[in-house]
Amino acid sequence: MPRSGEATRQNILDAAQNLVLRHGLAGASIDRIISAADITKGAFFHHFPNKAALAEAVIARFIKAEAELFASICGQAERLSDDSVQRLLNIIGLYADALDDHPEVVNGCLYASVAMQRSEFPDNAISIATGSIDDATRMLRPYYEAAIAASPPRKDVDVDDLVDMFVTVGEGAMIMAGLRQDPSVPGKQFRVLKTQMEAIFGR
Amino acid sequence: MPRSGEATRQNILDAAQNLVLRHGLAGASIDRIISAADITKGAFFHHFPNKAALAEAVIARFIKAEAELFASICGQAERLSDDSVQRLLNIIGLYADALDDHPEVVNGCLYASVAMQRSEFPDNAISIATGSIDDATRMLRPYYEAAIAASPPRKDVDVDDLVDMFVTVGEGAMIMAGLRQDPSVPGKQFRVLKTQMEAIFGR
DNA sequence: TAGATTACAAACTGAATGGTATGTAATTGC
DNA sequence: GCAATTACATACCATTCAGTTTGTAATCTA
Repeated sequence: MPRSGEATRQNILDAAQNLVLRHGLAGASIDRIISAADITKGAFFHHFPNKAALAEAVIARFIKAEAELFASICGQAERLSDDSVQRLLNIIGLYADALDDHPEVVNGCLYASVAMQRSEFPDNAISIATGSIDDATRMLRPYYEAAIAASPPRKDVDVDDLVDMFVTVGEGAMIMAGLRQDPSVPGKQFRVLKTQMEAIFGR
Repeated sequence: MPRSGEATRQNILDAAQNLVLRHGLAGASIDRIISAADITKGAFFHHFPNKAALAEAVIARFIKAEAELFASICGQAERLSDDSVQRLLNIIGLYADALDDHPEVVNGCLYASVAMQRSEFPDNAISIATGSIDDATRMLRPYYEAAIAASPPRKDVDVDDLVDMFVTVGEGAMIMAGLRQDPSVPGKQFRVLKTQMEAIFGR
């Protein structure tokens, strides 16, 4: 094999992701991307056949990283406690901690980019993003079910909707962080969610 | 005065808002907008000096409508109950009801558009949007303070963060609705928030 | 009814867009 | 060390972009 182009490819993906988050997909023109990545158009089209393929690659890389963070946090929470309720609360708390002082959250989240510019993204990028949200909720659901089974809340609440609230808070907090240009928002909002869940479970 | 152009103006704003929500601001080209509004480029530039002015007008009209809905719901809640906690819960519940079966929520929210494509929007559009978020939280805060004063929660929680959760859930639920293409999400998520707040206040 | 003003319509312009065609230098197995 | 492959670079093309120019029909004032 000749010299690897992997570094260039990641460089392109980094530049593209930043520009998509700041300008939207249509606003992240190929000319802007190659300028930010400091490469030529030939290099770009060597790595990606077209802009749609780039969009798909950006989304795919992002959701893979998110899924890994998520799995890592769930694993940590399982090691931290045997109590189902405490486990769930720890997942929320650990996620809050993970979001703290990550200034890039003010640029938003690619899930939200896809949702807010649906018609600009290729169909497979949309499927990847929606599939990833479904994966996340499927991963979380058992923790919620176990906690509810161990400590049934006074008011009954739909489990699916309660699970969705996790992602809802994540996405909403990113929007708030972006509007206020305040990277501390997501961590704080997840801590509010934790407090609310403690109240739900009577702790 | 010659014939009014107000209908044309609103027509342009409607088309622009739909296209911005679906494609992003950069993806909502003037050609697409005038095609959707079925007018000519001359008509467009008669009403707006440039694209930035259009963006500002779209945002301004949107936040005005949102503020009116919000004020109306707060007024309703004040008439429905004298109990501070119940009043706050009613605001959340009424907002959930207002979001039910509004299929357009799957297209997202202009606040999120601004946050997610910050660099594409003109500065004054950004100020208008962020100012409007601040207005909303300032409007909500007294209801939260009164409820907390009347029924102090066991776990103490930062009032500002708790107030923010209202907007957070709204924005996050729109993202979820958009990803799933399910207009029922925002109503459901606000009802979960209501349940969580009931738990916080021990109801 | 004359003249001014408003509300558009249509054709156009230069710059930016996504994408292509073609050329070249570096790395590899043989 | 030589052919094949990979990883780019440069110049270019057709289309779309935001915005301009010019013209005209409708409406109001006087």
